[in-house]
Amino acid sequence: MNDNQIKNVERIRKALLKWYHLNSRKLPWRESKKPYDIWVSEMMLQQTQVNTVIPYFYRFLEKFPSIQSLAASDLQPVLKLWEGLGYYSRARNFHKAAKIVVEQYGSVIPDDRDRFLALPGVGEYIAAAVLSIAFDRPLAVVDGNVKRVFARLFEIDAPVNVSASYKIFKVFANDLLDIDDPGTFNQAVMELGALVCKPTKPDCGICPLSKYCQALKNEHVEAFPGKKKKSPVPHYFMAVGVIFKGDKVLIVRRPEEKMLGGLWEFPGGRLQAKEKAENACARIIAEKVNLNVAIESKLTRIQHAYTHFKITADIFICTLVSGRVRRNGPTDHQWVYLNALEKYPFPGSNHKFISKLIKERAK
DNA sequence: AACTCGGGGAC
DNA sequence: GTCCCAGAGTT
Repeated sequence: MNDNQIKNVERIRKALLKWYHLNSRKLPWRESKKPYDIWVSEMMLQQTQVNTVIPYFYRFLEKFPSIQSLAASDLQPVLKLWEGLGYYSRARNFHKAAKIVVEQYGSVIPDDRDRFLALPGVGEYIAAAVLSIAFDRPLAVVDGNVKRVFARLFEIDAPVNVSASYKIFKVFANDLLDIDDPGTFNQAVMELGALVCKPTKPDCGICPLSKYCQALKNEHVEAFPGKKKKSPVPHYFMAVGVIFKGDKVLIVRRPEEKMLGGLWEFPGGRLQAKEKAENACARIIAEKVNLNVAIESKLTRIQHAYTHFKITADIFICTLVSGRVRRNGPTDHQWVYLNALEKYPFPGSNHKFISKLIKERAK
């Protein structure tokens, strides 16, 4: 920062905090100062918008109101509460961290940076957020909002989606941080980014920092922050089988350490080159669960987008011809009635056809 | 430093 | 359709 910017620091702080006190949203986790509650909210909020998190936050705290209750649970109920929220490693890591806090720290969440940061699922952002909000520690958060606000305010041209840029934004965040009330300051910057200094069509007309904003002064606010372009994602075709044995269907559990780890799904996989989906379905089921099945009909086709690829999947109704389940890949399996499916956590892609499956079968 | 990991809201 | 979201862990 140059001298002029340093001179403005105190005025920027004051204007931001005043705006925050008048305009901040009333959010459920702002009603609490319990470290556990704050931690739950921050785990859910990473890469996830506020309005998406709110109902999950209420349900999670109702079922697991304390770190002891979370640590005492099996993983499956935790994943069930996380179902649909995505990035399931957050739930797995939080569950692991809760066990560590209970077993190693007497159920008291550590309030120093090094020990808290060492817990699974806790990175620099979560550590700064929880410790500043719950324990008033002077640690500045650097998230997507913070990078966008400061990139515009000071015309920082480091691309926000490149890891090396992090430490550049961190310097600005720490210089601006209000050490008398770091938790409120951190939330104020993020709130400004969410409500005013938005990615597109920022409301500079009502921004409390407009007169300090370098990018606005130079009339190119939306040119900031800079971003590195990402390559397009591949598109895969898949086949999935709903295998009936009487009135029960086969579901399998995914390995915990991988994508969608610990969740349940109907067995499926990718088509080989020029392979027909029906043939792929039978082949994949033979490979993964060692069953010989007959394809009865096509239930539906679904599209789904993940972060790094997209899929088109054909879902087939199958009947068991012969064989007993021998798993090659899945870590567990169950034959279940359709009305029991709701007890298991499934990925979003499976929910795109489960409702249709239940509806068709009820006819 | 780049890649992996979800799902949905806003446009 | 695209972009982005109160990011962390792995390689």
